[in-house]
Amino acid sequence: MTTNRVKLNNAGKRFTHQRALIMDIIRRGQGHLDADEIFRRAREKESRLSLSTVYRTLQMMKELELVDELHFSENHHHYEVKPTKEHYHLVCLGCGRVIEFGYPLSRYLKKEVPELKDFDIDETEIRVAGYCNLCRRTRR
Amino acid sequence: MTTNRVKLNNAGKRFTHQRALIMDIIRRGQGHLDADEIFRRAREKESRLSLSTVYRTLQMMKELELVDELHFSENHHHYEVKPTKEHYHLVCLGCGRVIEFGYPLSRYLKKEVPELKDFDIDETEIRVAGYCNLCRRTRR
DNA sequence: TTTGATGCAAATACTTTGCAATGGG
DNA sequence: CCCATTGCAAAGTATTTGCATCAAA
Repeated sequence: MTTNRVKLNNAGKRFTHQRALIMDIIRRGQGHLDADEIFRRAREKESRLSLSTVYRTLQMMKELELVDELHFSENHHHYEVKPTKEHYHLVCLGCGRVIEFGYPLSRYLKKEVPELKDFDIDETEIRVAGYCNLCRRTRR
Repeated sequence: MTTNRVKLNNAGKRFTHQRALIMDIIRRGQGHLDADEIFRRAREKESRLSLSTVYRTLQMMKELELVDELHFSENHHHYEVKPTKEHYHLVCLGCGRVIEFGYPLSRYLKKEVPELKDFDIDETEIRVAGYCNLCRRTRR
């Protein structure tokens, strides 16, 4: 809320009500909304808001590191407010549910994997796909 | 080569020269080509080959598990022949280079992460983004 | 010969951009 | 007031689909 306003202002950006609305939707969305879904939800409140504003806001929030863009096996992305702790995703190929799990992995990787020794890690994305315990029974 | 022919035939698919060519390009591409690049390379040999054939072939190869589709931070995907051993990707945000590393992680995750206990893992994708040792010096 | 695969063109999905109008600081 | 931001429409990029023709088995 107010912290976002400060972050934007510090970056010479304005805290418009469109931006406030979009951020709020992403926050409530528990991190699993795509651009179009964010747009549809925003329109319920602000019927004149445009899809370009959604895309432009997402772009900006990525740059300011306020949100993360997640890359699932689709032709579009999903967004979530940047979490403070490390967390990753489990995608069920049966029902599409996304289960989030927190686990401190990047320190482990850095230590274990030789290729990572000389690498300055910015972010780690892990996506485990498979079938959840509900779907595995009814599979196929 | 011949093994692919057998796999296709078993699935009731035909081993066309377009498919052979596309598979060959993906194999040579060391796993870091997108659909359009595959198309451009294929056209050098088969000038009448169409982009839809590339997409249709990629789709089919994914289903037959002959290739993997990789999801980087872009609006399109990259493809590689399905590796037999576990391996993951390091993407340099400076030069765009993709460094591949092999590491047996899924057994470890399965054991360590409670959310994975009840989950039937199909595939694990890890993407570590950051700066390689060449780029980290000249960064910004 | 049969039917799955291809090329082409057109359709769809997702994202970005130009520009005049608007509104936050 | 100024200039970043917006809405709208149009363009750009990525992918899919319908259909007549072609070719693998």
